[in-house]
Amino acid sequence: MTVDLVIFTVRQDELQVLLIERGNEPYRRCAALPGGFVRDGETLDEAALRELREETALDGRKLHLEQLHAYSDPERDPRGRIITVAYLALGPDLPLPVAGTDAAAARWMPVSTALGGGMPLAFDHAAILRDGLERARWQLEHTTVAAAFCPEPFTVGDLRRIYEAVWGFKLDPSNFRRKVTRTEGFLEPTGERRFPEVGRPAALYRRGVASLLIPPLLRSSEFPVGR
Amino acid sequence: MTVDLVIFTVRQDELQVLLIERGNEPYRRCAALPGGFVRDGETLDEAALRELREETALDGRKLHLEQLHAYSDPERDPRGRIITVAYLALGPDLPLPVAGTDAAAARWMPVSTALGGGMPLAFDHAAILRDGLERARWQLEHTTVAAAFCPEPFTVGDLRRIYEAVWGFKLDPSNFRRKVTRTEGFLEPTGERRFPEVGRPAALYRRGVASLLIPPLLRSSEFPVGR
DNA sequence: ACTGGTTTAAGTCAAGGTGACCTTTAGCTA
DNA sequence: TAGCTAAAGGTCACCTTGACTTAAACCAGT
Repeated sequence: MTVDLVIFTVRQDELQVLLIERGNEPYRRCAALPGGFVRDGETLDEAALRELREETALDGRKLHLEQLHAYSDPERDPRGRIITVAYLALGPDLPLPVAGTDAAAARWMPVSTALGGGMPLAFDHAAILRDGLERARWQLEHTTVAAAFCPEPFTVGDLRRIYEAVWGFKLDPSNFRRKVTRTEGFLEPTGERRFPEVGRPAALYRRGVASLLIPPLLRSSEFPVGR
Repeated sequence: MTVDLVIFTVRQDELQVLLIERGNEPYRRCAALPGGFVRDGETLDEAALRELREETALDGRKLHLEQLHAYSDPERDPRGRIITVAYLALGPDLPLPVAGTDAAAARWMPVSTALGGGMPLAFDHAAILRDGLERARWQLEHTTVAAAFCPEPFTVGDLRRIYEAVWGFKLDPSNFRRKVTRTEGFLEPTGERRFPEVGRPAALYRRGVASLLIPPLLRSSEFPVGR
C-alpha cells in the first residue's frame, strides 16, 4: 500500500509537476511521482503529508491536498500487487531543497514535457498524472483552488495567469476580473498595491473564504480545441 | 484491503440505499454497506463488481459505478488496520434476490432513515454514506448520470422525479423540461409515448451520449435550505 | 357529450450574466 | 511630453434563467 503525489505548481507561466529521480529498483534513475509506503497506524492523508515532507521538503500546510484516486492494476508494479492512492497537491512556486538532502532528486518539470513521451514515467505514473491534470482543470473551473497556486498577496492578473497556464489558453482580462471580483468570498482585498516594472499598479488580494464557484468560471460548452 | 459499495436507487420517489445485515463479527446483525475483501490479482473495480454480484445479485453492467474515496483511519475497523475503497453505484429500482441466497440480507432503505441515527451503521459506513450522498448530488448537477436511475425508456417527468428525490426539493416542471431537452445528447427520443393512469401521455426517451451538463442544471447560488 | 381533473408540453417576459470589445487610469521610460 | 504597458472600468447585443401562464392530451364521472 503506497501513496503517490501529483504536486502541481505554476512557474514561468507554465503548469509544472514535481518529479523525483528514483534511486532504487525498479525503474531506477527513472522519473516518478514522489510517494512511498504507508506505515502502520498512519492514515493515507498522514502518509501523503509525510512523503511530501520527506521527499520534497515542501510544507504541506501551505498546499491544497486532496485524494485523487486509487490505482490497483495487479501489473502496475513489477514487485507485485501494490495498490496506491494518489493525491493531488496544488501550491505556489515554492523553493525546492538544495542538494544533499533526501529530496535532492526532486525537480519541477512542465506537465507538457512530462506527458510528452520523451521520458517515460515509472509505473503507471503517466496515467496518474493525466488524471491529476484533469482533476486540477475541473477544480479550477468549479472551485476557488486556483488561489492556492498564488503566493499571498496576489493580484487579479496573477490569478488569471494561473488559469491560463493550467487551461492552456488566454482569458479576457476584463471579463475575468469582473467574474472573480464579483464572486463573493473569492478575493479579499488587502488595500495594498503592487508596483510592477511596467504598467499600472495592481490591487493586492488574499484568498477569501469561498470554496465553490457558482456558477462555474466558464459557461461555454467546451474548452477551445487543442488545449 | 476491502471495497464497500454505496448503492443508490430511487423507489417510491425517495432516494434509497442498499444495506445488508452483517452475519459475522464485528458488528454482527448490524446494518452495513455491502462490501468485502479484495482478492489477489483483482483490481478494485473488479472486486466492487464481484461484491455487487455476490452480495446483492445486481447486474453491475446496468449500473453506473465509480470510485468514491479511500478510508484509512486505523481505528475504523476493530479487527485492525483495514483500508477500504468506497464505490458509488447508481441504478434503477432493480429487484433484489429472494431469500435463500447469499444476498438475502440485502434491503433497500431510505437514505434519510439510514442517516437518521435510529439504527447506527457498522464501522464508518455512515460517513461513507454521507460522502456518497454528497457525490451523488454533485453528479446530478454536473453530469447526466441521473438517467442511470431510470429504467429505459423513461419520460422527462421520471427524470425530474429522480432529481427531486436526490435533492429533496421540487423543481419547476416546465423549466426542467426546457433545460434537459435543450441539452444536446442528454435525451434521445424514441418516438414512443407512455399512457399513464391519468394525465397527458408523455414522450419516451433513452439515455443520450452526453455525460457532462454544461452549464450545470441549477445556476442558483445555493440549494434551498434544509434539504 | 360535456365537465373537471391531471399531467405533459409550450409560450411569455423581466432580470441578470456572458463574451466581445472599447475607454480610461496609473505608473514607468525614452 | 509622448509613448508604452497593464490594470481597471464601461458598453452592448445576446442568451439563459426563474417565475409564471397557456394550451394540449388523456381519463373519469355524470
